[in-house]
Amino acid sequence: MTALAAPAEPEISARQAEVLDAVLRQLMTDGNSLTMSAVARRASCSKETLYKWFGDRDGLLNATVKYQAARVHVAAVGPDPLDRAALTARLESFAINWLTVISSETSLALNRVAIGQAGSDRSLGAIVLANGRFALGSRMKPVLEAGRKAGLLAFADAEEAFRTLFGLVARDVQIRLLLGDAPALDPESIRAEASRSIGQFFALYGAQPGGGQAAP
Amino acid sequence: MTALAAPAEPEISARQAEVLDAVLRQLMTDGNSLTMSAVARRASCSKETLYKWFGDRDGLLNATVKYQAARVHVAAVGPDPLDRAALTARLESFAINWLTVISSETSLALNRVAIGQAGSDRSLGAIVLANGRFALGSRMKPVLEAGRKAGLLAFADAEEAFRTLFGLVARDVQIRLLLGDAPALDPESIRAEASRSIGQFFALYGAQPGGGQAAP
DNA sequence: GGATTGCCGTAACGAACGTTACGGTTCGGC
DNA sequence: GCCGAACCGTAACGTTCGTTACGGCAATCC
Repeated sequence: MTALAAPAEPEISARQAEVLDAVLRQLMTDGNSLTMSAVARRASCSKETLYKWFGDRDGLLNATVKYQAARVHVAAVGPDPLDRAALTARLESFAINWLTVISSETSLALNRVAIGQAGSDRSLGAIVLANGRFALGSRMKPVLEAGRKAGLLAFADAEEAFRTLFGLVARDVQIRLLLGDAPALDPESIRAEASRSIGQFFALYGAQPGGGQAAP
Repeated sequence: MTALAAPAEPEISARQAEVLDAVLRQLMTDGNSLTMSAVARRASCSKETLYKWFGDRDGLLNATVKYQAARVHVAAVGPDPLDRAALTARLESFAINWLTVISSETSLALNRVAIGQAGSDRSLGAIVLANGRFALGSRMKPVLEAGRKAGLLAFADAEEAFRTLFGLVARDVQIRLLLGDAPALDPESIRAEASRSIGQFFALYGAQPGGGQAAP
């Protein structure tokens, strides 16, 4: 289930992108009741066009998820040599970005739709995972391994280290937001959360002072 | 939104409990398409009875969520004096229990329903949170504070410490499961995960060797 | 200039489903 | 035995919504 995405990009036109933006707005405002009529009304297009372009309702949802996922890509690897400060900055930047994404109404709406369908049809969930959690992992693991190579981190398995980093950053925020709870997440608290989580990550996986593996 | 639950228990009869079990089975097998007809068929009862007992579809869902939540209660506080081994055992027991719950099909189905409705109607989400995440926190915080009083843990805010513990235990497991991914979670790996997370928690908040706060 | 294409707005069809109503059956009380 | 209450199985009603079809309008091509 560690599937990749985007074997064949379907060539979204500008007008089609407008329609998908309308779908996102509709998801954010009206939640789950995403009807084709509401989308057509909000996008000022005809339902016939929706079906011609996207096939059916599932096709529209899939296109929307892929469309949104294609816009999240951020922060390429960067080949600069790593010192402790640069690694910290990169990890904190990752944490800030991730917290910002998972607390955005767009991401919440899409995750809610994908989770709501995961009982029967898990294709949306696979897309969301591939472009969220797994894309993040494959982008962060080289950073972690570069930190290890530079003698700043110590771990046996980069995947395991990333999963712990993931837990330290997200904690209970994502599940609470998904369930409708609203923890305060203004940019300042996001920065504070990122700083705390990266500090804790270094306490667990840092190699400098006494560092080493964590679990006894 | 840290609401309590159960001000007035609605007195579930045995037959009604059978019906709610049928709802849970229906949710687990057929996912989101939970129709009143399917519930009535599976529970061998009439739709008229469903409406007489639970009002409407939302009432049935609410009753089901509360019914399931009322069965999860585990592991009372226990007034035994804490040493390091007892605290570790209690924390690992918590972690095992929590991982087992969030990876059960029942919990997944209920969380999916509550999340799917959280866009428009977040009453289900509030119930799930109150009986899941928040019940856990209020049950664990005394343990953490007892550990601090015994000189085994060091933290400023028990809520913050618990949230970090939560993140260390759950990591990416819950969101992956909710989205339909299937990480291996047999009882042995759950035990291993629990042991690892509690070890990391002690590395961050343990007070014995050099311990103290984690973040710089 | 006329034909073709693409798209908008709206109406219409059909299936799924929540909700209600009704006849038949069982069971406890008198 | 008889009555009423509770409940089962099923039919029926009304709404919502996905999907399709149709008429009109603007732009493009010949």
